Amino acid sequence: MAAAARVIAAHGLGAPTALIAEEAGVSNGSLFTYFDTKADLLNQLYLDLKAESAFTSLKGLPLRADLRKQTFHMWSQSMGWAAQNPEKRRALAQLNVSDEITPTSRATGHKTMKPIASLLERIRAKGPMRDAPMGYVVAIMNAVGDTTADFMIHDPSNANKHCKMGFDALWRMLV
Amino acid sequence: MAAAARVIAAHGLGAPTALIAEEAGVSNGSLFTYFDTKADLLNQLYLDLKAESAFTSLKGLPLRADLRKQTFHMWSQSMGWAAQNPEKRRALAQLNVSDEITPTSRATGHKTMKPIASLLERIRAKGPMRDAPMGYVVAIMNAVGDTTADFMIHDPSNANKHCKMGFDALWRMLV
Amino acid sequence: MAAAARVIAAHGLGAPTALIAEEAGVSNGSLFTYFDTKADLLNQLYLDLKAESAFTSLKGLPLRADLRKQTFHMWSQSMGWAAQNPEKRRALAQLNVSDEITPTSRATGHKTMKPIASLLERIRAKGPMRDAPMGYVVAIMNAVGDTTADFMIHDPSNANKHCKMGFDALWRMLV
Amino acid sequence: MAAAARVIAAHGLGAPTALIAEEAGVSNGSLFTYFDTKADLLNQLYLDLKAESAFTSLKGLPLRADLRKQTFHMWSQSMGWAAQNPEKRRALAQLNVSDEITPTSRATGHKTMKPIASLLERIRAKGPMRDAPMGYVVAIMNAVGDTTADFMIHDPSNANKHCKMGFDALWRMLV
DNA sequence: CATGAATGAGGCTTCATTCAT
DNA sequence: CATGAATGAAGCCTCATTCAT
Repeated sequence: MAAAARVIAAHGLGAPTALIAEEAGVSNGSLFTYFDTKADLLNQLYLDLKAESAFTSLKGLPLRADLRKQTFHMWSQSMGWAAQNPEKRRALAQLNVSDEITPTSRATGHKTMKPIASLLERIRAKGPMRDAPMGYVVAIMNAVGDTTADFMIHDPSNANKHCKMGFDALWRMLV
Repeated sequence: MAAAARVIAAHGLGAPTALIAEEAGVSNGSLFTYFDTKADLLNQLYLDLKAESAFTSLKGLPLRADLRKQTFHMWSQSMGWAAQNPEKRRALAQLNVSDEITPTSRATGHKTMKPIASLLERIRAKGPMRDAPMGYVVAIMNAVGDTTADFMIHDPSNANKHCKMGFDALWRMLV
Repeated sequence: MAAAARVIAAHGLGAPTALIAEEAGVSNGSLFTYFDTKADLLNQLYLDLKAESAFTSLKGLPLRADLRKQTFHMWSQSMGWAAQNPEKRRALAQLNVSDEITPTSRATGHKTMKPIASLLERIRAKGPMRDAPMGYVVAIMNAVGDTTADFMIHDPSNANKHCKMGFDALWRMLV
Repeated sequence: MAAAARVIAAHGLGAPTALIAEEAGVSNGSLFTYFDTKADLLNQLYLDLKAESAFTSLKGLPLRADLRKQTFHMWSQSMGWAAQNPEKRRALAQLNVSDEITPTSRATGHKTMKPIASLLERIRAKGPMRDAPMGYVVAIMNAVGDTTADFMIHDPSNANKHCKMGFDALWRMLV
């Protein structure tokens, strides 16, 4: 799974399964005892990464703090994960736009992010985006997050600054 | 070119050249009298779409109006183009993240968007993002734009509402 | 025809007809108003070059001189042609081993060399190779000639020396 | 490898890899698990055949006999190999003039023939060709050898006679 | 369960040849 | 007769997947 992330980050979704197997240190044949299909592998990887990202984002969430603090915590965690796992992030970015990912996986992936969505929901409800569909707000947050992560990875020495900057921009949008 | 956009929108960047040729109503081999390579075709398509999108965005720009009005005009035009050319938009979105696009094409593409960047620059300089790198601001705008366009296409009856909503969100970020 | 020789010398028999046309300064389509087929072009080129080579070899043959002198004249002329027309020679070498050349062409080509063969015949008849088939003697001469020409072209400053050396070797074989 | 020799002998270097695979009794794709490239296959075949030919030529060389006897042994062995492996010989002949064969392969191939060259060297040094470059002498021997082999294969009933005849001719050239 | 050779469908690209202008 | 765009068959090569060991 980790090998797959690395290989996909480096070679894109078209990466040969043989390469993934090699990176994982198993034979190409063995790959298919774990995954029926390349698409299957991709879907599982998608779910894994989505879950890992979501889990990290929520770790240590200060449930009693105000919304801004909670959101900032979530945002920082998320950006931190992305910055420290550039390959996983890159792989996830590719998977997000792939049409190999089934609607089912997509749905499960979204479910994983439920807590984040709930947090966002409470913010949206009383802010200027109260009339926007929830999906839109989530999508915007993801888009801004992706962009921010890109810049953090690209310019690691200013990672923290970028992280803060991204959050402030997001917050201005939301409240 | 238009056929390529349609096919890529429907089948992704991995679409067989044969399919593109068929959609264009020419033979498989003929494609390669126009483009040396599939990558070449992709690069030209990228530049074409980028140019068309940028051109449309700037058409009729009210140069004397205030920044907000100019930006809104640009935004509406851009969203309108996306909404009315969903296939081109989808194709361009795929090309934007493809690694078949050469750095040269990428650079040319960015040059095409110079006027838009300039407009944004004047806004950024005196707003809360004055310390953010210009590239970041542009990237954010694109990200929010892409997301908004997705929703407009997905829910055409509320396209205008989405368009306005996206702009307002963007504007809150910028000023 | 000359263009074909140049292109084939440079790119081998697999050279695209389009390249030959371009080198000849005509359109690719025009080529096929002169030659029905690529194979046809190749056959005509083969005959042309064979004829030119044979003609040059025999030009100014001192019919009254002794056999050695006549043979040396022929040999020098032949080597001189090869050395001064390396592209034609190279093209002819390729054509000689091509299976695009029809038996008919092959036969005609041999006929062109009849006078040379006759000369050789008179030498063979009374020398140590009197029991060898004529075709063998001709083939040997061609083989030695090709090898010699290669060295002359490869090392032009010693062309004359090579020419003489080759002839002497041939002569030792024949008499 | 043997299949490749057969197919190339019959169809030339342009033979489809599919044909070679079929002749070898494996699938089209399997060929490329053994050879990265058609050119790679060709180079390996060249080296194989060159080595086999050289090895056969030197097998049982009577090191204590005089030079003439040694050379005749080598010559007979070589001609025998050619006569008994007409397909391999034909394939090797094609490969010898192909530009798919890399300089590296070419060099390795020549190294294989070193012992033969040494033998020839000792003969050349004191004969009439003492001033000729060694490469030229080797090339001549190959040329005469090829021609002789052709006749042996073409007229098998007189193979031995041709073999002897060719050697005598060669020997007259050398001493 | 692991292996890795074998498979063959399918993709990109080339090129001799045709034909409307 | 010249042109050059169009054609499509054919070639090389890749790769997801299978299966005997």
